[in-house]
Formats: sequence, structure tokens, C-alpha cells
Amino acid sequence: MNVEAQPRKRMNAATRRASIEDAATTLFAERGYQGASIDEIARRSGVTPPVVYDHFASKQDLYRRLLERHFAELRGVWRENFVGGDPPGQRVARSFDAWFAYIEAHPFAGRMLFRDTTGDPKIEAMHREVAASSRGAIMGLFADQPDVEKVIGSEVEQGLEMAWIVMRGVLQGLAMWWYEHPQVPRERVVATAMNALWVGWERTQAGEGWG
Amino acid sequence: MNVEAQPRKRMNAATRRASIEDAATTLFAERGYQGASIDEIARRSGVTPPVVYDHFASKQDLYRRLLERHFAELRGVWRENFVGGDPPGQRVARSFDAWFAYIEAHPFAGRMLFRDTTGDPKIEAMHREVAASSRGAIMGLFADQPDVEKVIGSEVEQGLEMAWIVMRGVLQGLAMWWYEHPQVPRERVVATAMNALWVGWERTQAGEGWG
DNA sequence: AGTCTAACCTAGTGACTACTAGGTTAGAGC
DNA sequence: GCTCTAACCTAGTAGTCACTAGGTTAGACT
Repeated sequence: MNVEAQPRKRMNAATRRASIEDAATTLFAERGYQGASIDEIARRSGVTPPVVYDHFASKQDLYRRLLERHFAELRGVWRENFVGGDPPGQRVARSFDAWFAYIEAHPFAGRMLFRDTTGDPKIEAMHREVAASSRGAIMGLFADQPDVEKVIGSEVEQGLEMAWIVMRGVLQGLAMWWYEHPQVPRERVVATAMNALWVGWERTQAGEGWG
Repeated sequence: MNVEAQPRKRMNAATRRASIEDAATTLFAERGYQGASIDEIARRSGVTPPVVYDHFASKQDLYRRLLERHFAELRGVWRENFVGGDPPGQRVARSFDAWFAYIEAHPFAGRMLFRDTTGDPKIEAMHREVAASSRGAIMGLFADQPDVEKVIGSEVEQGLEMAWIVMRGVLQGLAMWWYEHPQVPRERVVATAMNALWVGWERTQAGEGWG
């Protein structure tokens, strides 16, 4: 993933671009937007800073493209798994498992997406915008499944949004924790998410809720 | 809260220090550690940058003191509310309500604590250290209550830690969302947190869990 | 072998950062 | 009213940042 050859070799545009994207994803994941410098991204992909600008108009442009790519990948995970005629619980469990499998296979992509952008309000607005479009697409999937909508969106719009916030909080929290505890098997993380989210939703819907 | 007088007035040390802390909390909440500049903190508290250094040794020192203060306040909320002889569900509900009441009354403190520090690994390590000590204190409260320990820590150490991660994710997620939807009444946010967390835990413990 | 594109470089610019040395002055205490 | 502390200032330093103008050269293609 991290290229860097000792006797510096010339690459074609696509390969070099990919190496810059890899290095940038890793560094954005490790340090966030402000903490990741173009100098360091260039160094890690084995070139000097001007080369980065041969491929991306600005740091902001580079960041946005990566955001969009990784969010699209995670969105795809939902679209491919949250379908079928089986019971909602099964579909949710399958989606969670696939979601954490993506996180496991792409350790830096998730960390980059879930990090705070901290600092530049422009970057923050961009992050929110891209995240919101992803959220909309996934919540659209929920809404298409009448059974699930009944469970999640018990109080229409705002209830659905709060359910999303709760789910995002749990999935993000577990994902970030899992990065630091890689020895924990995925099934255990998925089971924790299911117990935290699905059992509560189901019971709440059954009229056993708190408030 | 934001001082700034038109005809600049001289303050005594304690007052000026408080005005700097207020401005810094707000700016750290809005922009994160890296995005908040000493120049801007000074400007918002009505002085020039050197004055900040009359009160704090460095930006890092200022940040740490604020972290410790606000974490201690939230820790106090738990200590004062998660006690008593009433059923665990009541104690959790009371604690959540008090926790969100603090968030409501101190809109910037929470945002500062829950923001990513993004960038300087030194600052990140500091944030983790202070947060971990707060987590330890609160988890100690849980462990002192045998009923609750039975529910939360069903699989000993790691289970307790994962339960903490889930709870933190939900509370933080709801808190950050609530900042942007202040018209939502606190009782609704608390009820959502209770339904998401307590109902799931209780049922999971009762053997109705997923995995 | 010669050509020419594009991958890559050196050497900067200007803006911003945390932080400081040393001087000025408001205003409390006598 | 005078003094003297400390609250506050001006005017910097050195480092880092994103970004660029313009030149060099590897290596694909003929």
C-alpha cells in the first residue's frame, strides 16, 4: 500500500495517482485534515510536493475525492446487503457484518471518514455535505423496507433521524475501538452492535420502551 | 460569556483568566485544537496574545486545563446521580437526564471534549489520557453497583469496555446532534438514549440477545 | 537512434503559526 | 497625589504551511 522505492522509479499517471491516494488516506486517517501535510503525503508516496499538484488541484480537492470514494464504498456495502425477503433482523445483521468486514479490510478509509475535520469551516462543511448524501442514500434503503421503517421511524422524520444518529454513534464508536483491539473477532463486534441496536429497537417498538 | 468591551478595561488576574478560558472553550469547541489560534482566543477575550501567556504556559497547557475541568464536571454529574437504592434503570435514567442537562447548560464544554484533536499526536495522547481517567472513574461507579455490573459487564472486562464504547457513542452522537436541533426537548433525547441503551441491555441480559 | 511527452524536480513565495523580549501604563494602596 | 505592581502592549522571531513558476529528464513511440 505504501509505495516508496529506494531507487526512485518513474510511474505512469494512474499508478502515481493511486499511490498518492493511498498515502493521503492513511495520513488523513492518522492525523486528520489539518494535521496531514502535503509534504508528508508526497514523501510517503515517494515524490516531492509539486507532483501531488499534478494530480489534484488542491489539498481540499484531494480530500474531497477521497471522502467521496470511501463514503461511496461504504454506501455500496449497505446497498448490497440490506436487501432480500428475509426478516429485518437478518438483513440488519448481514449489513452490520458486511459493514465491519469493510472496516476490517480498509483500516484507514473508515478512520478517515469518522475523524473530525477540525479547523477549517470550509472543510467541515464539505465533510458534512458528503456524509449527509451518504446518510440520505442509506436512510432511503430503510424507508423502502416497510417493516424496518415501522420499527425505526416510529415518530416519523425526527425519530428516524435520531435512530440514525444512535446507529452511527454505535457503529463508529465500535469501529474506532476495534482499530485499537484488532484481536477481537468481527463476530463479537457485530453481536455487540446487534444487541445494542436491534434488540432495543425491537423491544421499544413492542411498547416496552422507556419514555 | 464572551467578554470583549469596546473601551478596553483592565481586569484583575482571575477575571481575565476566566474570560480567556471562556473564549478558549468556545473556540476549541468550534474549531478543534489545531483550528483554534491563540490570536483568535486573545481577540475574543479582548486582549493581545502575550496576555494569554501571562496566564497559561502554552496553548497545550491551556487546552489541558480546560479538558480536565470540563471532564471533571461531567464526571461529577455521574457521581452525583448514579447512586441510591432505587432500581438500576431509574439510576441510569436519572444520570442520563442530568448528563444531557449539563450538555444543555454548557453547550461548548461538551463540544470541546467530544471533538477530535486532529493533528498533533502529543495533544491526541493527552486527550486520551484525560478521557481515560474520566472513563475509569465512571466505570468504577458501575462496578460498585452489583446489579448494573451484572447487566453491563456480562462478559467481564472486554464486555464492560464494549458496553462503555456503545454508551459513549450513543451519548456523544445524540449530544452533537442535539446542538444542531436545540428545539428538541431534553426528555425526548433522554428517552431516545434510554430506549437505545437500557432496553437493549436489559433484554440482552435476559437471554434475548442476538449472538 | 532520435524525438517529444509528461513525470518529476529545485527553489522559491506569502501567509500564518506559537511564542517572546522588553517597554508602557492603569489603577490599587498608601 | 505618589508609588509600584501587574495588566497590558508593540514588535518582533523562527518555523510551518499550501501552493507555484519554470526547468530537467526518463522512457514510450517512431
